[in-house]
Amino acid sequence: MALRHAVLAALLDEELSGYQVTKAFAAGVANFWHALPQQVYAELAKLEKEGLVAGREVVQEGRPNKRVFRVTGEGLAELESFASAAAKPSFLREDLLVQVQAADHLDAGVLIERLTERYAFAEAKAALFEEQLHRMRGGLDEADFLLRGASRVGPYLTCRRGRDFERANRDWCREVMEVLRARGAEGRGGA
Amino acid sequence: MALRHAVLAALLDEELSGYQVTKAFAAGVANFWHALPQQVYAELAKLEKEGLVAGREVVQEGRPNKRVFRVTGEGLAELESFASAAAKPSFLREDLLVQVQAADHLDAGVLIERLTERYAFAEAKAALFEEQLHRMRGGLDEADFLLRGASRVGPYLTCRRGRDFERANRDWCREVMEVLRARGAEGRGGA
DNA sequence: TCCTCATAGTCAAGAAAGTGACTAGTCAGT
DNA sequence: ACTGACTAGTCACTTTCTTGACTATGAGGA
Repeated sequence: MALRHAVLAALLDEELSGYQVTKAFAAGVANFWHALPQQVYAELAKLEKEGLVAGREVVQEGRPNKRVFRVTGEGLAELESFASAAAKPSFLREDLLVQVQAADHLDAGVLIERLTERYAFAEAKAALFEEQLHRMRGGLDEADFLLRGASRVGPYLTCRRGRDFERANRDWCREVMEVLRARGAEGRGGA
Repeated sequence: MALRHAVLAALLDEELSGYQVTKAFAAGVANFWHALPQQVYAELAKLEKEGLVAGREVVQEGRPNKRVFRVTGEGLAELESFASAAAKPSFLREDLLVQVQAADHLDAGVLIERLTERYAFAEAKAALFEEQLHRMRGGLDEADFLLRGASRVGPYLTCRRGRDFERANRDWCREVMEVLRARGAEGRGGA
């Protein structure tokens, strides 16, 4: 029951179509959630049936019509009740962690490949988030924006968490690679 | 197909029973994965049927007997092939992020409660990981342990990631709270 | 004696999430 | 005319995760 709230939260600031929500959640841009189109459409259908969002047909020229959704009063109430219940903390759950856990029994070269890929991915994603943050805060410096900025700070803060998360991933990958390389050199007759 | 590899990785360094694996994965201690007993037992049964782990009955006195498992050669091969395939990067997926995303539309007081809880949880968990790290590296300082330590560095490195993740969560919670409080004061007639 | 806790493990059912394939229209190139 | 990419949305299926209950045994405390 978390995707539904993520969808509601995404619709708070603007009316979006299912397709647009999907885009916002798509790999690379999602700062606070991730889901595939099928899940988003299914959830929107359920939310509409329950009256938490209201859909509206938008006729377009040159491309297919779409249905955009906005959050209703009931939807906002649902979000508030979600926020008043304790949030369950999530765990790190990443393939790469499992692979590094087994590092002492696996080939270091293969692992370093994985770490290199993840490093590049993290770097790229962090840069993307950084850009987004820059756009959001406009001309203002961060402290000013957060204290007195006119626009919504929620999305900014979650985006920051996303950026810092990927930076941490990147730094961890670098360090693990250093350790694996150093131990490899040591084992083959280094210092 | 990641739980199976997590279980294999957990069994690499010692023979464990399903119950012990569950404990290792239990909330609070799991540094690289999390799963409930039912999942662990089911996965172990499947792994044994496929010959990736081998079970052995251990008769105990004063408590129920147990079956402990060790990874077979085939199991290790499975892990190696898992490590040679690209790992899919995971996303942050946490209730609290959704709640903060909606922060501008919700009551700040309620959110601050959630953030306070998460802050305390993160702090406690980071401390736990820190203890574990200390135990693992024994007397050595970190650089020495990582380069020349006799014991396995995989678990140490994943534990470090867990600790840093929770520290980052803690710091983020603190900052979000500061922003919410500052904006609240501003709104009610501050500076 | 009864109660609770820790060890050790299992069954059944359901919600949530993920995968693959597919329709249908428009536009830009080649 | 054909190809590929983008917008917009849907169907069917499977895997994974979570919830709740349940069976045993033994140890320690009120």
